[in-house]
Amino acid sequence: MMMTPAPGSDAPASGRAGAARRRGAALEAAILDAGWEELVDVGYARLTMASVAARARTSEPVLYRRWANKDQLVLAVLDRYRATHQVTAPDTGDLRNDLIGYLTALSESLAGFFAIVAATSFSGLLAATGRSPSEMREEAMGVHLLPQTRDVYRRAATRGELDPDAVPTGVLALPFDLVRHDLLMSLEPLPAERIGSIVDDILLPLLRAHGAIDPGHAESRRRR
Amino acid sequence: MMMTPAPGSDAPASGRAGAARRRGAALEAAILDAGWEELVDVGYARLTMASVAARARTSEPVLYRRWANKDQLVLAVLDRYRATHQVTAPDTGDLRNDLIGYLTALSESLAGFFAIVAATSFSGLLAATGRSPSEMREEAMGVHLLPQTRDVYRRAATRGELDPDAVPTGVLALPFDLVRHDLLMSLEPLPAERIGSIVDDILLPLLRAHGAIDPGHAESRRRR
DNA sequence: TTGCCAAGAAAGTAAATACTTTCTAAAGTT
DNA sequence: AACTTTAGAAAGTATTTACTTTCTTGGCAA
Repeated sequence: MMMTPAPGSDAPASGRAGAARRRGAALEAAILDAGWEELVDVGYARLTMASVAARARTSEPVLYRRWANKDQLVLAVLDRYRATHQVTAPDTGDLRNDLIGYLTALSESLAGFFAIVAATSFSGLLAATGRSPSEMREEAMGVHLLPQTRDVYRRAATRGELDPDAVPTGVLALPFDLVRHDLLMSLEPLPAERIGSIVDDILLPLLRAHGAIDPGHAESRRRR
Repeated sequence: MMMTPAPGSDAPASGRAGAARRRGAALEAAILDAGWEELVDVGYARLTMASVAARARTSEPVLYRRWANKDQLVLAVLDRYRATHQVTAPDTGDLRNDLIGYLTALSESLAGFFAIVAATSFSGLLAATGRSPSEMREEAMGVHLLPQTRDVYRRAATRGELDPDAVPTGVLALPFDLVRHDLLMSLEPLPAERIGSIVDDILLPLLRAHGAIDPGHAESRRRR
């Protein structure tokens, strides 16, 4: 006696009513996409072969036929994402427009990638704490130290050294953003020269360019 | 018949020969420190109650008496780290020194914290791939797109619009660093105004301040 | 010293999850 | 139409790990 497995047992598969069983490259791509979504949604720690298979509407053995384990799968997912998200720099014949075009493309392309870094980092904690993802990130990444940064500028303003209103806020945040950025990239304290360069080559000239610093103020002069 | 548990069974405990059983706050601090190390070493995904207990040379029940589960423990670990790593801004009476002092303190204090973000993100993958942590990070975070960025400047140099040698490399990298930073913080593509501000309020004035841009070149002028 | 509380050892339970096996039936090929 | 390949369903095993229980003994206070 042959029993077919309950024809109309449930919602069959994708959008199509019948079945349309995928194979080969198409199936593989669907799995990798599902893996990406899973990574973004629940993070590496909570991603399982079963969860990816379910999201891709396929079964675990299909995954294991292709990748030996979870790590191999995740690597393949990351590779695919990178391969399908190449950033190209436009050539407009003008530095400003080149930069804006490229930075925009970069930003859009990489946003998703970084999202998984964060999801992967904190998703495990989110569930337990009831914090929102953004709350968690802000807490972890130090937005809470903004009040401190304001102090530095306020004191300088009190001394008459600086006119904070003369520069866009992005400029004032700049050195802290750069330190945070370097930390995230290198995971080590910044060399003293780099901090010096941020202050002397970047921030102070910029404050001067915006006319926010008294050019005669000796101490704020760039050395050498 | 009472059997004492094999007196010299192995290395007893910490540095001290005897035993010196810790209690209360001291023990708790040791556990949280061990939790931190574990987080940095193996990441959230691979941190287990057992691994933390082992590293702290105590036993699982001791952890469970204090924290209901792994997430609670990790939260306590993060809290302790933050509590014991407060950054203070020095007051030197001078903006430049204030900034350098504060950025240095910030950098040293946060380096460890960000280390766990990365470890937590990628540790699972490291074992499988044989890649080093820094390789993994560079690959993931896009150092590989540096060649592209050089193109933008090289073309501008070819056109005679820019003299790249006139500015420190940190200045040229600046806009890309900022985009990467914002992405890491917000996980969303940057608003067009922010990109405009990076280029018009920050990079271009800076290039001009360093004398790297032809002031007469119309296209590279800041608007309004 | 006596007694209480907490640490630590050992062992155990239950659930999640990695990974496998077997079989059936689609998809694509000749 | 016959055949090969591989998707997908179902079920099973083995390991890991969360979390508990019990008991012994050390640290500390009255």
